[in-house]
Amino acid sequence: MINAAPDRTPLTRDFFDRPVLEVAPDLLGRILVRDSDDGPIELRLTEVEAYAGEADPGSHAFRGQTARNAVMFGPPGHVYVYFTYGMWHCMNLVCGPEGKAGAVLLRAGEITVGAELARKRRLSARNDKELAKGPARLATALDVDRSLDGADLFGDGDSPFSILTGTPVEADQVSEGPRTGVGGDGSAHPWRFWTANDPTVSPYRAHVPRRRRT
DNA sequence: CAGTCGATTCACT
DNA sequence: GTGAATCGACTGA
Repeated sequence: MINAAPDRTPLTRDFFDRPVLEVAPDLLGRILVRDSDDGPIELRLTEVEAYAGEADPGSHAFRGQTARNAVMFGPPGHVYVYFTYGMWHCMNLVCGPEGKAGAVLLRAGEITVGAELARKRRLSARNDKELAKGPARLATALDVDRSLDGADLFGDGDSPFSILTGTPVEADQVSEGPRTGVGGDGSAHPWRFWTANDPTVSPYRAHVPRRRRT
């Protein structure tokens, strides 16, 4: 079948109640819906990264639970938002059984609904493919900040987010490699997943330790 | 309690 | 390709 309409059936919480490495590639092609007073935005996911809890040196959960990362330790299907570099937010979906602290960073996607609204929030984007090309750009396009930390994808009206089945990417179209910007032991595993040849996927960058300011 | 640095992006050379 | 921006969380003393 060619150009079949995406399946708009909502996923269920069970989808996220699996090991994060199983969920992450399965998210490619799914549709994240972000509702707001300004209107809806829909994003077809094209790039994600898995963060595997307290055993993963690249994860915020590596050193245990804190006020910031508490949502990661909660039930699956919730949104974990963190603030970084003094100016950006990034958005994750919590996976795995409660207590396991797994999460998938949403790194990039294609805006399929609400591009006009996203353009107003992403004035530096040179074209629509850049609207959500990168995790902080994605969060900016969707107007996501720490006030949405902990939001439930299955909150039925209480929540600005939901997620639809979409058109999942075929297994042979799922590419994988090391995570972007993650250094040290955290770069050992190919835990970044993206849709092959998709123009909205962000470029890979190796981790660069910041030099000291004088 | 001061020092360090980040799951990044943008402007500029 | 390089460096600045910018601030909160975390670390270790």
